[in-house]
Amino acid sequence: MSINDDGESLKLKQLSYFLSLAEHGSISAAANALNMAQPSLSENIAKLERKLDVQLAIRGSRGVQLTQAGTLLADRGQEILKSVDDLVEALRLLGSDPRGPVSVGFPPSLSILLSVPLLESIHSEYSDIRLHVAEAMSGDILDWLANDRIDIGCVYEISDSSVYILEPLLTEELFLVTAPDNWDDEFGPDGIAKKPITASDLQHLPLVLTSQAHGARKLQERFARAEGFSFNVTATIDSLPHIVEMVSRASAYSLLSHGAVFKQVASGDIGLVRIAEPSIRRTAYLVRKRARPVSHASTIVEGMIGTIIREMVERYNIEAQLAPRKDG
Amino acid sequence: MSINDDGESLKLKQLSYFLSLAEHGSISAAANALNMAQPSLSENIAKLERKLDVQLAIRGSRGVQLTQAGTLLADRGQEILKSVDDLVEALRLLGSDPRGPVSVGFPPSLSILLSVPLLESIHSEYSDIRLHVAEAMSGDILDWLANDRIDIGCVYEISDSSVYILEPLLTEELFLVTAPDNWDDEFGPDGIAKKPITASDLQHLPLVLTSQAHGARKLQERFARAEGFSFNVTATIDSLPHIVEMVSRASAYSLLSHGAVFKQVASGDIGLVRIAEPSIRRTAYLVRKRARPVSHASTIVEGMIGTIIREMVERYNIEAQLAPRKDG
DNA sequence: GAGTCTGCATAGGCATAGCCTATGACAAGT
DNA sequence: ACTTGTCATAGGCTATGCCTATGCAGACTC
Repeated sequence: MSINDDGESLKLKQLSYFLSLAEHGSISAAANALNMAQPSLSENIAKLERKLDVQLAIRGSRGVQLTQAGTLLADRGQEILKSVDDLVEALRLLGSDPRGPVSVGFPPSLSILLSVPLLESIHSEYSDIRLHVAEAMSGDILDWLANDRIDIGCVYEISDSSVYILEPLLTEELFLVTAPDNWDDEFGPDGIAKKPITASDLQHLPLVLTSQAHGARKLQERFARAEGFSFNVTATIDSLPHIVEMVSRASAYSLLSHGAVFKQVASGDIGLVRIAEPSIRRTAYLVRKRARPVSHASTIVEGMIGTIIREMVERYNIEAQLAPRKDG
Repeated sequence: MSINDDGESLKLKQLSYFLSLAEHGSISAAANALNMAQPSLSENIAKLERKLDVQLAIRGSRGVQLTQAGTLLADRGQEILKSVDDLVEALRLLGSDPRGPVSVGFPPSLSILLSVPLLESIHSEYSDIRLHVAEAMSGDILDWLANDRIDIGCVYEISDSSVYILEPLLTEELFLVTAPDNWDDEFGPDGIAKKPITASDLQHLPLVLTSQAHGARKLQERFARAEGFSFNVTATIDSLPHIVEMVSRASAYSLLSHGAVFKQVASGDIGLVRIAEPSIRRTAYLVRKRARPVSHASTIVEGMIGTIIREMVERYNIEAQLAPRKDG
């Protein structure tokens, strides 16, 4: 480090001091306008000159006269200070009221649960946020994240955590879903059959599932393989409502989370049968791309998603373990 | 003063800290790159966020992710820091080597004494200063100053000191100048006649003077009025060389300072006769316009003018009182 | 799932930057 | 010569800014 390494760098404070000096033409007057003592300003200007290694003002007994360097500093410094002010203003605005577009991608089973309440809550509480909700399979959602088509995604499978930032949302259990008439058991007020079944009981039931493209189906197949059998898949439909309709018409059974059919369970159109020893569980993660800047509005939406999930789980007694709440 | 008036303003230091954070993606890495402790940087970033009232980065366990506000700050901040650096660079350059144009205006009697040595000295010692010397009457020099045609002027009469900044240069005495043959007295080695004359002795001598437009002539007339007579002006010429030539041809006398004719005095072509009781004195001032910024080169030239005057006065034993030297 | 690693936050201590009051020097105007 | 306005210097006090040490939480490993 050099011996004469006086001050580290130019300070905006001193710059504004100097602008005041340039405006008032005398150190005393400027100090007065700045509500500070004259010697302090005097010292600051001197320090500035030492730092820049230039004489900025010629001291006289009737005030000071700016040098060429001084006028340059005053002119350019004013621009700089203005652009700093503008920047600060812009930042405060960004931070103050959340606004602007936010796009979220849900897989179908979460979309059923969240989309409408989320849209409604955001619209009523943050009318300046323009929220767009899209529904797709986990894989597509990750693609959308990668291509910056959405800000926030929900997925079930964890992927590369060096590109994405994950936050666990909730862990769901997959139930055998059936039309109540189509099952030889009583259903409690929570819509769940009294007697759970075991994995092996699944193996001969006619099931309607999604295609292999869906993460849910992959999970289900993994489960079956681990248990040493394969499902009796009578139909493959990549549409949750259609699956639900088939189930409620007693045309087949399926494997779904409580959240995916919570309305039908609540209305008694569909019953849940717990699969025990082992159960099929999956965890939903909230995902965002690491490289993508996070808008304030987007943060609000994330928080709202958590809130909505808690509300829905509580209101409908949905079987799921919530992830620990992030405070904010 | 408000309660939550936390920090006074944004600091460039903190801005550069944040840029490093944006670049490195983690507080630890950035602190390392900045050669500072991690907690210090952590604290600084937090302070910045408090000051701006915006979250700039979302802390994770694997570094930080910038928010929208953070990226904005990083982008615009970089521009600002660059423009500050450019400004500092420009200022250092302005201060380092004096260069560029400087215009000086002298009245004839000082121009005779100073112009050539000044031009030569500046050219040899500061080759990057482009010095222009102009010669005119005091009144015109003040006009030139007012119109920014010259940076520095020399005048004899003081004028409005709220517009101009004055610095006394030297006080000269006006002598009766004559061809040595045309005067009944011995002249010493300094070119001055042994016997002084009194003011009243002037009154019948045929004089060649400048017109009333010149400050010198006004001074002379004031002197005569104060002494209760008027000059016998046989010719009016607004050209110092022509006056000198007439005097040296013994066609007339004149009233000039030693400096105006120092060469002719040194060569013995002209002699000086001191006017005593009272003497005629005038002070030359160095003048610059208060509102006009002073270039470094201009400061150098001012200093050089003082140096040259001292040199000339000493070398030629010119009769004049020097103003106190300004150190520099 | 326990242990380790990595990264951020908090706490307390020390040096110094920054501002103040008091005072001195100097030029300009009375 | 005296007063007034200006800038500079000196000494003291407070708050800032950085440091080390330590705590805490998520993420990777076996």
